[in-house]
Amino acid sequence: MKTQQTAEGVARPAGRPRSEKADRSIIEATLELLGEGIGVSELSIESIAGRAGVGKTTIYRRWSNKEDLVVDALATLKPPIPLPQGGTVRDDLVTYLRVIQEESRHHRTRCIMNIAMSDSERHPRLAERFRELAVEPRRAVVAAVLRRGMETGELRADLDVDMALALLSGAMIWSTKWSHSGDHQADLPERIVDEALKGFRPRPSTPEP
Amino acid sequence: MKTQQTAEGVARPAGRPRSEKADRSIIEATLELLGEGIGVSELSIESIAGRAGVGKTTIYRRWSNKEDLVVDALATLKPPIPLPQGGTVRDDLVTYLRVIQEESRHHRTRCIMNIAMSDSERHPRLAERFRELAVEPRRAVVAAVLRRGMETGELRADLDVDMALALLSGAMIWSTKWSHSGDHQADLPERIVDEALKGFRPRPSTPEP
Amino acid sequence: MKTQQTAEGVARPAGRPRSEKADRSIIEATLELLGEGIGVSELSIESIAGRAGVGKTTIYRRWSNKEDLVVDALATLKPPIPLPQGGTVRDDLVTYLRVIQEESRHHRTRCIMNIAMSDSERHPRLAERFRELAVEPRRAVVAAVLRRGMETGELRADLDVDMALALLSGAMIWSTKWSHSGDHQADLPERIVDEALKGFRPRPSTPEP
Amino acid sequence: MKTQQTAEGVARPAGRPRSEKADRSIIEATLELLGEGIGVSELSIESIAGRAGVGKTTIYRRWSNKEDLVVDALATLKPPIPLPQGGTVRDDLVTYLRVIQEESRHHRTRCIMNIAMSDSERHPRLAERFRELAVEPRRAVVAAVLRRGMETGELRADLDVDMALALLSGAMIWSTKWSHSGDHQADLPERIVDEALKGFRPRPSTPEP
DNA sequence: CTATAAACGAGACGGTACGTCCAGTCTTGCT
DNA sequence: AGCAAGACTGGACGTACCGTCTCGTTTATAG
Repeated sequence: MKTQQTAEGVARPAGRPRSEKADRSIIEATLELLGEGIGVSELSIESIAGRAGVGKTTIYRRWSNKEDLVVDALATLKPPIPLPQGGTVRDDLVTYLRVIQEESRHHRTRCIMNIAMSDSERHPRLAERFRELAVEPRRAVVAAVLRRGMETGELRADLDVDMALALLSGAMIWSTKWSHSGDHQADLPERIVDEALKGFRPRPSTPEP
Repeated sequence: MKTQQTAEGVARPAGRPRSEKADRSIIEATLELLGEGIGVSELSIESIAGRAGVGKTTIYRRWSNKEDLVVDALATLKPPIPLPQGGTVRDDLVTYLRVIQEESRHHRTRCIMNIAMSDSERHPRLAERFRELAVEPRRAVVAAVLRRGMETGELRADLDVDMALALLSGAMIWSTKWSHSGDHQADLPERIVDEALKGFRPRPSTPEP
Repeated sequence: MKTQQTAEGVARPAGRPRSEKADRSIIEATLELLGEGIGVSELSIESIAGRAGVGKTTIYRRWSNKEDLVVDALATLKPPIPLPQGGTVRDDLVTYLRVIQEESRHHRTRCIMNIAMSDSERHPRLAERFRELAVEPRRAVVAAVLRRGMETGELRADLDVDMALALLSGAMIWSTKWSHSGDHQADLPERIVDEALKGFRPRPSTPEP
Repeated sequence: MKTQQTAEGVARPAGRPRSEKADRSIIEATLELLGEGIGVSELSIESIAGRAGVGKTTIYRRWSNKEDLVVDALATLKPPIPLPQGGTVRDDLVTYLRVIQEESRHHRTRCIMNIAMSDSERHPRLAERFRELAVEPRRAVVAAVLRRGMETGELRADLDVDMALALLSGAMIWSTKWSHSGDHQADLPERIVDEALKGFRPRPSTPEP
């Protein structure tokens, strides 16, 4: 007989149950090291075990490889700043971009960005997990904002929501990564949103509303 | 006496000159391995030396670390498709994005993208080098296209060139990386350019020119 | 109250009594593994527990260390061939040595010899136990044979019994271990006994009785 | 081309030659640890490497297993006291046994005895090496003494030399290991030799020569 | 008929050592 | 002086057991 029956009627495996404390300290150590700038490839199980005050076995018992561990560690990071919304579409978009910008400036969140941006071909599970955790929720929020704008007439009725999102987010990331000056540009979100809203083409001589 | 005098009168160091063959085979081996999906972190000097048929010392003599070697290896890869230009601004932009898209679909070029996208905090020299090699030349070319459009009136006269470039390139990369469907979307460049050209806001009832 | 009263009037501790079945299967598993050529140092508690179908705790509850367990396991092995006696002293001594020789040729008994011969400084309890179990009983038997010979005049009246025993047993073990040819020498016991009986010195020209 | 030619015309393998210093410090560390009472089974490569200030690889490069290393370590220990000889046969034999006795009382030499006595089935190479190093040389020396005695008439002309050696050496080791009192018996060598010389049988009433 | 109490199997715990692999350095004799 | 070869120290890998520690279950007597 390999399982036991608890009072609640929930079967559970024989033997000493796995320690939640160990779980937590392993995840925490992983995030700490990641946050200190250690990359996924440089991250060593041994250092995690040491930092967590845990035997290597305890890690290997739970995760068969480093990626799975990192994935689970990321999963514990909730989207830290859910988008506040309610203003004009422009304001909401600017706020959204500012959140991205801030995330890439603060410690732990930047490390996550780095992981996410890291070679997704070698760490496919990781990339997939990151999409679920970080990309999709935001996409949903911004898509809602954009659709609201389309209904109110603030935005074109035939706007391609996915494309708009790609333009905004992509421009933000690209600028942060590749703009001439590596230094912080406080008004970047506004500039991106305004440029995207206007489009590239000249408007016929019609005053903006 | 540490230098010798060649017939051409050019001073050069004493002793056996460095073998150009070794140089080439090291670079070639590096690119091969990178092209096989090995990442910068996983790339081992030992494997390069083995592949190149060269002693490890010979590599360390030339480059003090792996990054510098990868940088130089990348430098030998010329921008493979210089942007053909001359059509309408829209066509040129679509062509530009298509080049990016193609690069991320073919072997060797995709590996470079991956390197470029890789954690630029841990490999700062690499990122910098990539900017010089791949980003800046393209930025220059597209900037020229955009400025031409501004002169001809095809684009707004007050267009923010850097921002436009960020919007286009960023959207392309973002879509490739994070769009729902991982599969190829042939019309992505057109859709991005058109959406960016139009802007998000509705136009007053004015027929497009 | 911590003890219980059995019908036989023997006090015994409260709670579930220790399982004799577990006792037996642990000892049996230990002897099996030892008999398979596993040495004391290589013998792992985990493998014993596995073989015995028992938790490690059940072993550690009974024996605080591996040595104590091996000692108890050895204790269950009775001296397998008590010396048959009754012939001439020479015959009895030859028979005794033949028993030693046979023991070092058969499976389970050889493994015990090996254990006994193993580094007795690191396993002192084990060596002590082995003396009690295996050495002393035999010494007693052979001492009786020798004393009988001294009484009947077959042996010198001033023979040093301990020394004689050391000479005979020591020579047997030494020969088995270090003789030129590792192969079996069927007449070894006879040769040892005869040589020991005669002594090294030449006899004056007196015919043997 | 895998070898190089030295001035002396001796071919030698390409690459950096193995460090003799490392060789020596590994052997020395091994003997130190063994001398501290660590047994062959308990001896860990890691501790040897640490003590020797050497990487584990450097050990594994030279010896594929622990036994081979211990064998080579033992090989560096010369027979510490070559038998002095020249007195009567009895005196020489007593001296020989005293050397054995002393060796089992002093530090480094006792550890060698222990190794030699250790389970020779699990460490067969080790036992074989010990025979070559320690057993055979002594056998030769004592055999010479015995043969001298046979020529001078001090010993029986038909003495079985191997058997005599087994009786003497075996009795010494047996007594040291299994005699009642573990304590030192200073006159053990004399007692053994005298008992062996006399033989067990009573002599006819003939005065000793 | 319960309560108490210890032993039971299972297996997770923090560790140590294993033998392998590679990093980056050093040391040969040859070119 | 550069070169290929290969040994050097060092450190992480993933595995096997160590001896200890929970778990829920089982098996006894004591009340």
